[in-house]
Amino acid sequence: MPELAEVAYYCSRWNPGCGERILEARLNGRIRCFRNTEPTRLAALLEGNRMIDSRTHGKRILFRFDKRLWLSIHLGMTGSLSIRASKANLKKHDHIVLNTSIGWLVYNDPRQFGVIESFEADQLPEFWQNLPPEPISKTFDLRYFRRLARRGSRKPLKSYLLDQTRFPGVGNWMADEILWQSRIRPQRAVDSLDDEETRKLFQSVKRVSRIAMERIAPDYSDPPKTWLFHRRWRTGELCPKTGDLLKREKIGGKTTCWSEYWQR
DNA sequence: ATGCATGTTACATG
DNA sequence: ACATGTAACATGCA
Repeated sequence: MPELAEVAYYCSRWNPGCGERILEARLNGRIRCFRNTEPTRLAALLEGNRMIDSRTHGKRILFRFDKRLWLSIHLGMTGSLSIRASKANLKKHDHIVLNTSIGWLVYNDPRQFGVIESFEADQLPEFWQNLPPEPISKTFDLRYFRRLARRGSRKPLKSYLLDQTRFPGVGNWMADEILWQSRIRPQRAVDSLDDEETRKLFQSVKRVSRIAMERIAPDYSDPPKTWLFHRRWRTGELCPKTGDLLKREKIGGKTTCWSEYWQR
């Protein structure tokens, strides 16, 4: 599920744990999520450590602990963060469970496509030191956007928008929303856009990211009712603008939804 | 039962 | 080497 704003939402769900000491850490080390980190060692490092800070960038989350420890989480397809009141509430796929005085911080992930990594250092882990601008940031302006587009790519815009080095945080539904709002078909290539289309695409990237953050990040509210978002999940739904049947097809391996007459 | 899922990447192909 | 496409990962749901 998690794209830009959902990731920010889940990150914030652990906020009450900020400043808390980890009394006990239970990590399910047999799952795929621990691809690059040794879970036994991480559990030992977490215990007695205090969470002091959290941040997100695109789809990544980073928690800082006070004794040379960083915990990095990518939620994959089905990862989520929450706090459970007691261990009686623990569920089957709760793979990380951190006991604190305010409750159990939980990472849950049924499909285990998420990635958990830890870093033992005083300074920021390398990935976080030189980040590309997020679409919501001020430095992500039209000039920057044009520069991204100039590195010509002939792959469909749908796939282009999912490139996390260019559009950190943009996922499948956001890409469809951005293209629908800019009235451009997902099959088009960056190369084929004229100046006006480039500007419209830029504006939609900014707008969809900003409004998603405003609506979803604080409490997981739905995006505006007028958005494609509410119509793109199953076949048979109609375009909110034209009333025509929406198209659904795989592009670049991802299910894509668009409105044939609305988008050119 | 079958097909599909909001993410990423290793591998295949041209 | 480069650019793009596909299969695979593990589980749950319609």
